[in-house]
Amino acid sequence: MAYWLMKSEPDVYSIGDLERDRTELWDGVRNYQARNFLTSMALGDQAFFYHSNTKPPGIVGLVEIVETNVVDPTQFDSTHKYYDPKSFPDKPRWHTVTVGYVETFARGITLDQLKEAFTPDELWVVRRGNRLSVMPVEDTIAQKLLKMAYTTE
DNA sequence: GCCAACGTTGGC
DNA sequence: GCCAACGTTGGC
Repeated sequence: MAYWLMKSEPDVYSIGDLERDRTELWDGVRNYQARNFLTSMALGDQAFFYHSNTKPPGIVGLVEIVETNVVDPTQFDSTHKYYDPKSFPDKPRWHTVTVGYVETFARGITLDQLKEAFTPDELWVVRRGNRLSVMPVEDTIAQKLLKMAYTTE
């Protein structure tokens, strides 16, 4: 089982929204590197849910991959924000996954804490200028993150 | 194929 | 709201 980190702006879609919805199609990723990570996800993989563009940014919960290799339907919808006129149903460009809610951490891990605990090579989200919205997390790093999340002060 | 212009992300 | 970082686009 592999671990990942997936970013979302809470104003757009938060861990609370996922808790309510239980599962959600992770649509709208339009970056090839992020897409490649999405397509290499397997059923049962888990991902740290990261709130970006908020105060404070950081990891807020855990999700799991419940459906893999889903064609992102928004790419064909000309009225949609994520419409891609260069993508066609017989040869879609954008595949993604469906995520399922696992838990919201009682105490989130802020970006400041992540920067204290990990180097940019260990955890890409602490890299300066990093804009990738989906990234892998090494198992040893994931275990440390889980330990941090479950440690109440 | 280069690279300037442009748009977006996301921390601060 | 600002702006650095960086991916994409399009003219040449």
